Amino acid sequence: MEENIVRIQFPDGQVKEFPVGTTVAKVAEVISLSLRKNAEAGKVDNQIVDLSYELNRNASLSILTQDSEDGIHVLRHTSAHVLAQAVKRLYGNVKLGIGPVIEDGFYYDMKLEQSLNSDDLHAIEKEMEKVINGNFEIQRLEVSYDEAERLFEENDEPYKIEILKGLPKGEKITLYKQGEFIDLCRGPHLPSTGFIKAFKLTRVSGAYWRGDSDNDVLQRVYGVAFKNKKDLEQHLSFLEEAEKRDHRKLGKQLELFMFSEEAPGMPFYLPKGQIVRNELERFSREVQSSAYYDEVRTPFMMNQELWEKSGHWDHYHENMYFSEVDNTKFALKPMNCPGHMLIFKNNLYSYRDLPIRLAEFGQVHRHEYSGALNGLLRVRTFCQDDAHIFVRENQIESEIKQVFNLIDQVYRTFGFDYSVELSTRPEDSLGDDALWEISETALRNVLDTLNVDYQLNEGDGAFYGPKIDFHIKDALKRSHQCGTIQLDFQMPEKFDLTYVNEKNEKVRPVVIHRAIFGSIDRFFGILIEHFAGAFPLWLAPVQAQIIPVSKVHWDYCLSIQKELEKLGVRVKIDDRNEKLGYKIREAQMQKIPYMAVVGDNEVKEETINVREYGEQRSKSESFGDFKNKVVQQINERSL
RNA sequence: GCUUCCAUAGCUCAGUCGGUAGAGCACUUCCAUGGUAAGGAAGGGGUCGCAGGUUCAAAUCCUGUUGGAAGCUCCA
Repeated sequence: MEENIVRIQFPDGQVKEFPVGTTVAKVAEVISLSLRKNAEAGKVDNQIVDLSYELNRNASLSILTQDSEDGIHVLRHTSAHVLAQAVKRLYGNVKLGIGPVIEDGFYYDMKLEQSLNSDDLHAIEKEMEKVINGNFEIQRLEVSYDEAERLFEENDEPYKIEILKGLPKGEKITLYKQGEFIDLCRGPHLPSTGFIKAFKLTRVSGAYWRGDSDNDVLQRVYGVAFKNKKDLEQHLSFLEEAEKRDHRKLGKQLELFMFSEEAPGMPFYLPKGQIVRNELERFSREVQSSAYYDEVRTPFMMNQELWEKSGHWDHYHENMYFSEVDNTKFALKPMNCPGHMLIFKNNLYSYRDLPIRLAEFGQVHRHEYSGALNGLLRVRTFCQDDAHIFVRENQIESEIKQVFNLIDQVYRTFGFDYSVELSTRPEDSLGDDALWEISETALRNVLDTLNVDYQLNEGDGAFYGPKIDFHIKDALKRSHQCGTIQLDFQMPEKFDLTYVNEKNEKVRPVVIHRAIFGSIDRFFGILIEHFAGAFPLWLAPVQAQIIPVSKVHWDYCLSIQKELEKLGVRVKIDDRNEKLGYKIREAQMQKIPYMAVVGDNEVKEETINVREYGEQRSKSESFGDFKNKVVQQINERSL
């Protein structure tokens, strides 16, 4: 009797008994009819299964609806199948690759004879609608390896056969069938295609079979799918917002930077963009100098021998730029470390001198693949706010803590939330076990004493030492890796760095690499998107635009401009012969923080009429008050 | 680097079936002297990314190339 019963535990802790072989769907039905209607799949002992799954042993079970992440996962997976089915219907000779779920959606890789473009996507969407409206039941089939092989040979699906060959022999192969479409798939899937309510194909691109550039190129169609239209709309408007904020577009509109064919991947900063960069550097200098960093500057180009010594030649030369002058080979620096090592070696240091903190706004060149370039976010030359800190072993922890606080201070100034990841010793690491132990412990201790939540990436550290990475979250909740703190035992070794300890012995220091912005260029790009081009006052290229109502007010405008400029405020007067509304519009489109309108009333009363960026209304205030407010906001770097 | 798509005035874009180019904004000049998101008029500006090819004729079709976008790959 016992053997005919399975005990099923539900998420709320309740246990119920069912006959052996009861399907998940049946269980859902027993719980409630509405649950049965909305059920998409089940989760048995943490494994997602179809509704048709038969319960044969005691287990925990939750019924997945579209309201759970897992349920949406299933929905997206089925969407991928529907996509493939639609493509097969529309185009002859389609060979299926794989169709997995990705963030927000899915894709399917397929080999087609013709190449798809965005117009084709609409046609495919239409066909997908037909499949969905057909509400085909999705059947799970279990077949033997041979049967599956025969089937895919009949269907002429070479990629599927290749996948099949990689599967463990002897195990049952699962296929999923909806209408005329059948696919090799682990599943699980929705009960029927009609469950898909909201999807959209987003783009098409090429992708190699199994991600290997030696293999065939397949066409990958991307789509997004959500539980309902509302979520889909929300996602699409998020994309729209992201597009509006695209730093490449805003960079052009606001005249911040440009690119030119003459130097692919290398940004040119226009006057307004350079102001922002300078402000970023100024801020960084202030913060660093109060943390006892010494700023240095090293050559852009150093001879090849140096890079051979540092190990960059071995590990990084494919990304480096070279040049030959006077029969000597030179390389443009891709990193600043070797230069800083040479500076350290220029002196004999006592243990009392450490830590030595060398900071540089170091312009580096790295040859990135042309396809990897992306505005300021991925470039071939950029400026790192780099620093190398030379410490004694027993200083590692306190120094890391100091760097951590520095980074926290900087990110908070921009209003960034951030998350932290700790990466530990990888397999192919170099260096002394004891040193690894000490430094990993140090990093952990810092994170623990500062009470920081962090993600641990076991084995993901650099081969020369463990590291802490900082990921900032921008206004659209997108995450960007920026800051990093890395310990390095290799560089001091390679450059034979030493300091003299209490016993007058030569001892090797440990090097801490650290960057806060990471790449100033990239950070700038992130800031543009984060603020949607409307920089906080201290960063704004033009902080206040003075707008005279007419020519007769120019003198007064000039006098207040002078006064503000004396205080370091960046002020422009729009003295063009245009109407007020026109000038207000221009200033708003340039996202200038303050617009100060000056007319008869203002001249008479020594006031200005101030309108802030993004506001519909303006208010009159005394020029003196405005001046003080602006200066204070700039000095405080308020947001 | 690979795949696909794209490249027309400073910017955003239109240009049908192959018949050597258009709009809006911006710019210049003139009129208007104005109170919070575009006042009016006139004018200048393009070897259609570059190099070949097909054709009586190429922005348009073909090949190559440069740059860009998306994705892949890479990121000691």
